[in-house]
Amino acid sequence: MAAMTRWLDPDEQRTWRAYLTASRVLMDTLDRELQREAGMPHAYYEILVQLSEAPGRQLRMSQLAQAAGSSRSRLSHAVARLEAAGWVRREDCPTDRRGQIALLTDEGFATLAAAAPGHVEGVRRHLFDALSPAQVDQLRRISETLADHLTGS
Amino acid sequence: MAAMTRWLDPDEQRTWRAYLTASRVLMDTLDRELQREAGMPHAYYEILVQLSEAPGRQLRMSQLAQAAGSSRSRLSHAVARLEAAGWVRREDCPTDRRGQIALLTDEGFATLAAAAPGHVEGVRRHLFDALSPAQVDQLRRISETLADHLTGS
DNA sequence: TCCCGGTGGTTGAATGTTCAACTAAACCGC
DNA sequence: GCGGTTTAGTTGAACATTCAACCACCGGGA
Repeated sequence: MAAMTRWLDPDEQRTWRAYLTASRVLMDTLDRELQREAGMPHAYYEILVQLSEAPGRQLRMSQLAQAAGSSRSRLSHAVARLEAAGWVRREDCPTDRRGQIALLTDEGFATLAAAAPGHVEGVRRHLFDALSPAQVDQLRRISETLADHLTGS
Repeated sequence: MAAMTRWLDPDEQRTWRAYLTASRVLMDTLDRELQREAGMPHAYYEILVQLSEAPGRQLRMSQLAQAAGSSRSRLSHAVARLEAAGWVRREDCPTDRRGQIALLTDEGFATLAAAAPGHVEGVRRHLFDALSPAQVDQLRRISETLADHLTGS
């Protein structure tokens, strides 16, 4: 049996459209800035950030995929590129012969350190500067609720 | 001279991370659902939606790109695919010989009509069901503020 | 020990997206 | 109506992502 579709009311429509537009433009803008200033897309930047914050600047591929919000396949391809750029190195995992460890090279760290100020400035200018402190708080709660809801189900 | 970087404080960090995660997971989820159920990515769905709401179910390529939040190049490629699928047709613009008009075919409209209930249900389940009415309102204001800020600058 | 389901990771092909270069036509000033 | 500039749209190549298939290894049980 086909249940009735719960359509969006005008307010929800408007919210959904506004959200779509805003998030798309925001990410496009940051992505373009990062590509121009650091020569890498935002997804690659995320990978370097996660590695830089991990103990020993290294992570198992699976954990890195998890942390960076990447599929395993996507990460494999991405790390291959990052390795070719000299920013990441792969090593065999000593405790699990299936495993691979990705580790951030000094060069990768330097590249990240050079890119970070510009990127943070972009996030501030395009996101935080536009919102009141109360809205920032609301956005945090909404995002955390949403993330829980999505990963929980 | 190099200005001091205005780094993110811990609250902002947390907000930014939560936002990144939530929006990525949300869009990934909806994209996968749409791909599975309708055989097209969300960006293509958006194009069909915009055409379906335009008078005469048709739009100039540039306006369509604007409405769907696509670059002109991206739209060209996308419409080529949609045309091959039989969902969109191209026609010459009578008033501007450079122009092309994209128009939604009956088949495209039928495909959209078939995909819409499932997609809307997904948006509701993954987004609106998780938020209180107050949060939905907050999200709308935040998104509209943000969109204004980004397109205004 | 042998098998077998599950996990870790890679690969290639198909698909999307971006970027820069390009054609053609409209617009504008003279 | 000529010449330069802008606008509309397409194209191909490089790059990124997805999907399904795959191999290798782990762990647990008969």
